[in-house]
Amino acid sequence: MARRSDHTRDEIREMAIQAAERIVGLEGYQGLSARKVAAEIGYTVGTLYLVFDKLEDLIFQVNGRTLDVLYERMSAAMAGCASPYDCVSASARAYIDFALEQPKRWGMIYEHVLPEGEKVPAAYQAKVERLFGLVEESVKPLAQRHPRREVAQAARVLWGAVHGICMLKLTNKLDVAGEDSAHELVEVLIRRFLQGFG
Amino acid sequence: MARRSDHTRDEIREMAIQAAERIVGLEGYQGLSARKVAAEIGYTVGTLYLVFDKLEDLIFQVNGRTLDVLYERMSAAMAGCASPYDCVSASARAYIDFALEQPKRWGMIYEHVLPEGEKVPAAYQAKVERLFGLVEESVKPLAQRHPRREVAQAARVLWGAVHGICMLKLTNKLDVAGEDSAHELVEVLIRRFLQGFG
DNA sequence: GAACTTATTGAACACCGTTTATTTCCGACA
DNA sequence: TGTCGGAAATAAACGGTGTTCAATAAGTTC
Repeated sequence: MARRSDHTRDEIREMAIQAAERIVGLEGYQGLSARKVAAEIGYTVGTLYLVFDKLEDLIFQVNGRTLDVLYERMSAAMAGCASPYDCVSASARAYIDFALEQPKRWGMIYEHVLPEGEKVPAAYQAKVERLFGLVEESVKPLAQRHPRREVAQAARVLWGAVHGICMLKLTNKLDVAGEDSAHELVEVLIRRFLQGFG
Repeated sequence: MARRSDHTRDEIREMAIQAAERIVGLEGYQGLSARKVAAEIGYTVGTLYLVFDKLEDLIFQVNGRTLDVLYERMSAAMAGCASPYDCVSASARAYIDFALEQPKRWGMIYEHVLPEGEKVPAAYQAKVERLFGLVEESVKPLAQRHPRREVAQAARVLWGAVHGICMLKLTNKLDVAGEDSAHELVEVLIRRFLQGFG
């Protein structure tokens, strides 16, 4: 039943990525499997391995797209922001909004851990860095009053901290006693952290 | 080959938990499997299911013990600390030290995500809260000068932020441009966040 | 020593990622 | 137009996973 030119390799790739995104959106990372993706696009597992070296490659494609969306959302939210505080705050809000909107897709970014010896693909790493670059740009104006190194540190701290609060909140690990939204907590973090800095 | 009373149920449980800890310590969460644990303690999978309802239960046992160790390490590190800053700083250091020392065991705490409908066991949740309580206690002195709500928020923000920085650092997602240790970054976070607070 | 009870096993089930021999189709050439 | 080579797609296999369960073997009781 080999259908030689129903779809090109690239088309199959694209179909597979979209199917994977759909599955992850509904069932989460745990629900993703090669056979499920293959069935959804009307091919068999073998075909999937003709187009991806490993399932890991497909996962990186899906996560890469999530990073792309995050980048677009965050940079859009930062358009026209005036101060480092405003910029960081706006981008953090956009980040959290996406995480709340599509928790499964967002969650897959950190749920997926690559096995022992493997390396993160360069293209994926670039997307991560591009995203982090937004935060770095935001705090750059502070460089006038502070050593470059401290400003770079601040960006890393903010990035990590926002991520951590968001993650604990999304996985319900911060509901110990009281109800603060991820937005509130991150807002407090950014305000307190940046006050007295610039 | 049924050996009726070689070990009691509790003994088998204990052996299984320790075997699982050993496996996770060496191969990480990914390397853990029911059959591997069973083989390591000289029983078959079936026996494991006589003692644990699901593999999930064993995982929670292992993670629970990790939380216990973290609690001991952190509270020991806080012994005799004077200011909120000192206490939070000391406990964060202990937290990071453990994560660096046993990255596989620490990593399993967040790598394991419980499937869709399931609930976190109460005993496990209690351990999480006990750990978070250390941070809460540390910042409590600030309550003299700030509303209770703000102090509670501060504890959550610090806890999430430390976790996030630690996680990104341990999974090499913060090595974008520059070399700051998790210790340094967390130190910056706590200092900046608490300065002007108390 | 036989009967009962139960801890333990081994095999089964349905899934997983991955590989491979085989089939089936398409395009090109005679 | 017919055939043949090459490649696309498949089906089946391999070794693994979590989980269940009938069968077995050992200890206890009579």
